[in-house]
Parts: sequence; structure tokens; C-alpha cells
Amino acid sequence: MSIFKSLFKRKDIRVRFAPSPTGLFHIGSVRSTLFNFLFAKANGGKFILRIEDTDQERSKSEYEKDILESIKWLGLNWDEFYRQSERMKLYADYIKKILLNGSAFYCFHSKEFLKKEYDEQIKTKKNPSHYCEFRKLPISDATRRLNKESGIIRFKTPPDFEISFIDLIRGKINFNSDTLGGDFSLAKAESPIKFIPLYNFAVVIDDYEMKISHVIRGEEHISNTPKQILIQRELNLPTPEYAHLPLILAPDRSKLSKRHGAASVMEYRKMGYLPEALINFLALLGWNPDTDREIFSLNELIKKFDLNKIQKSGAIFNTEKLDWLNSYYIKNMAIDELTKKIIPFLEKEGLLSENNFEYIKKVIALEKPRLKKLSEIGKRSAYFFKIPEYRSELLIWRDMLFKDVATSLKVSLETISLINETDFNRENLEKILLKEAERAKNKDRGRLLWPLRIALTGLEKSPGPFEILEILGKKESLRRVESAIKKLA
RNA sequence: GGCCCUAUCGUCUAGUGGUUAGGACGGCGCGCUUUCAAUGCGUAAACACGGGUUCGAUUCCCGUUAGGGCUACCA
Repeated sequence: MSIFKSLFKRKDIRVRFAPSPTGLFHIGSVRSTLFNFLFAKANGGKFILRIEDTDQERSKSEYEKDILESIKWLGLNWDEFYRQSERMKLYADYIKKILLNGSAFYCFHSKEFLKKEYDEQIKTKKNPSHYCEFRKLPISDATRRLNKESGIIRFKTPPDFEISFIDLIRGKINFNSDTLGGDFSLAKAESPIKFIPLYNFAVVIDDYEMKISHVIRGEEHISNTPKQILIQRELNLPTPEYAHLPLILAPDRSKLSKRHGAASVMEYRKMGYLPEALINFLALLGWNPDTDREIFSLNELIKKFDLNKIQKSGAIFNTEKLDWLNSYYIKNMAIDELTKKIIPFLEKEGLLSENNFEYIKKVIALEKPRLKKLSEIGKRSAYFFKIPEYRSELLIWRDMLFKDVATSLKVSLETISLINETDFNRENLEKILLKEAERAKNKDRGRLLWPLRIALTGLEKSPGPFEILEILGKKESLRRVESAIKKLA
């Protein structure tokens, strides 16, 4: 392809993400959204969000809200927005057209009849299919009948017809029309004038009307593609380029779903994952940027993105790597920004009686390197916001006795109380306390530092005592050491 | 069952007709260290199987096996 041609083509790139609002915005959907977004941005094209809400029974506005909110939170903003329920007239026009040109017809078989036919086919080990005898019913007769009962508009699937298309990720894919299940449905007809389009039909119309150049969607849609191509042919519409993304799998290699724990984006948000971590992780799941790097911002992903580097096989969603990326982004986030993001998590646990931003900031700075998720903050740093509770046995370091611990704490208490408020910082505290610790038996620093740290935190595992002392301040620190000594008496 | 898709360490992946098959997460070990992290260093770990093609296949072809998707008046 010449440079001229490729530059020319780039102008017309239009892709879409087309969710149906029948459930929460799922991790698998994030990757579809992301790859569409990246492809559009990488090629100077447009990213379209289309809500496929033709199924009135199952579509819920709360789900649409969840989808929009999730996409915004991830920063994958769309250029154009459509809702299928607002385009019914358009579909009706196309339905009339396809009816008129004779490639579709009204079917009046009842659901019961269809079910019976299906069961019979299964029983006799035939492939389920419905080649409908209503094909021959004249439209005028059908229209009359429609005044009394509803019908279903079906496509006249041609027999033994080869359909093939090039998938940008997988190459050429072939289907025979005989394997499509017969005369597949296009729309419901509730009256001679009221039509409700079904998935395959609405998709074809919208992809055409929205001038979609590339359909990038999940692998589960491969088998819908030949049906859509058939409809395009009868309506004389161009076929877009197709790229079917591999699925995201649960650890047991099945399709990721709710039963594998959290799956919706908002749940990940609640668990304290950062959008940049989620995006970085999902981008690298089933795609690689041709370098050994692991960390990519959204803009870097746009620069690197290439459909050809997408994997063909499904990828398991591996929480450990997500956690690693999340902790990376937490460690590298500016402290003010991180503090703002974490405050709601502290509030949720009722740890913030007053919002002392500078104090919280110091705490966050200290916990930053050991945080995998924002939601861990409460458990880790509660002792900064309330008096810790713990068993006195926890104060014991190795083979120390209670009286040794009491002595050790008294040394700490005296040492600390000698330091001026103005010099009460980690460097000074470390210098002076370590000097004191050197006097301990076997020069075992733990004899002084372990009981001190427990007195301050009540926790077996925590950051070092010097930093904690500085943040807690002289007064509060002394109070906690004193109360530890009392505990031992 | 039928149709379709897929197959490199446990996981995400790089890679080539001839490589010591590379990286990352996780694991393990060591260093630092009062504990926990962070961090540095090191280490174990893979070409699903069987046929071809070829001087030579992890790489190309065919089959087997395994996994997945679809098989609606859902999308």
C-alpha cells in the first residue's frame, strides 16, 4: 500500500463499541472498548459509542448509566453517541426495503411450534434449524394477518452458499449458509407498522449508517458475521473490515463471568484499582507492543497500538499482575493526588473524624510502597487515626521476658522525651534511638525497636518506628509508650 | 452433536527453518533490615501429541488431543 493511499484511508477510520445495557459494564467489555479506542486514536479516526437497547425487556437505564460512568472513569471517551431505541424509524425503513426486495418474509410460527421443532431435531440428532414455510406467503396476506397477531421477520437464507471474510486478526474465515440455522430472525413485527429490529439486523443498519470502517468486537461474534454479511448483500451495503478479539478467560479457562468474583469495572474501582493500572493491564492482555516494557500510559498505548500484534488465543485474567501494576501506579503517583484518591477509602471505614490533609498525606506517603490497592489503606494505617488495641504478648521480641520489655519501653520513653518537639523528625529519632539500641544485649536492635513499634502500632507488621514517631508526634508517641508500659504492669 | 476459533514456562507474552528458546507477573533463595513492604541480585520453570515437508523443525502442512465461542422472537 502506498503512503498516499494509507494516509487517505486513515481519515475515514470509524469504529464503535456497542454494548447492550443488560448488565454491569464487564472487564471483557473494557478491553473491547479499549482496543476500539486505541485503534481510532492511533489512526486519527472516530470512536463511537452505541447503546444497543432494542430489547426493552432486558435493557435497563441503570445499566446504561453504569456503562457510561465506567467508560468515563477509564478515560476512554467517545466522539459520538447513539442509542438504538431512538432510531426505530430508521430500522423500520430498512425492514420495509428488505421485505420488498423479497429477501425477507413474515413468519407466524408460534414459539411453541418452534420449540417443538427444535426438540424434535435434537432428538433425531439433526442440527437445529428453521427453514420456514411462511417464505411463500404473499406480503399482502401477511400484512392482513398482522392486524390480528404478531409475527417475526426472517431472512431467506440461501441454500449451500459460501460466505467468507477476512478477519484482520485471524485471516480468512469461511462459512456455509447451511450451517446458519436456517431462516434467521431479523425483526419482530408487532403490527403491520410496528417493527422491533433484532440484533443482527440493527447492527448491519447502524454500522452502515454510522459509516463504521472497522468492526472490532469479541470473538463470540464470529458466528454472527456471516449472517450480517448476508444482510449487507441483500441491502447492497458495503461490508466493513472485521477484527475479532480473543476472549478474556477466568483462571479455569472458561469465559470470565460474575461467578469468578468481581467482574464489573465499578467493583474494581471500589476495590481500589486505578484506571491507569486496569488499562495498562488489559492492553497487555492479548496484545504486545513489541518491546520488553510493561508500563504504558494511555497516550503511549495509542502511539504503539497495532491490530496485527493482537493475540489469537484467549488470555486468562491474572489478578496478581494487575495488583503489581496497580501498586506500581500507586508508588509513582504524586502524593497530593494519591491522598485525594485515598481519603474516600479512609472515610468509608470511619477513620477520619477530622480531615487534616497534611497529616493524612504523611500517612499515605509512608504506606505508599506497600499498598497494592487503595482499599487496603484502612487496615494498614488505622493506628494513625485511633488508639491501637493489641495483646501485651505482642510486645515481646524473641526471648525477652515481660520485665525486659518493660525496661526496654522505659528506655524508649526516656530517650524520646529528651528530644525537643522541633527536632522530632525521623533522622534525629533514628540516630538517637539506634545509639540507645546499641547498648542492648548482643547489640540486638530488636530488643528496643520491636516493643517500641508495637506500642505505637499494635501491629505485627508495619513501617519502621522512626517514621511513625515523627508522624504521630511527640505527645501522642509518649502516650502510647506509657500505655504499653501500664499494660505490662 | 454441528459450525467456527485457538494451542511457547503456573500466568501474560517475545521469537526463529539452525537461538544457551528472551522478558514480565507469581514462586523460591540471598542481600539490605526490629517486623512488613519497597529495592538490588540470583534461581527453578515452556515449544500439547502424532505424522509429513526438509540436511535440519518450536517455527511450514495434515491429523489427533485439549480448551473456548456460537448454535433465541438476547446482544
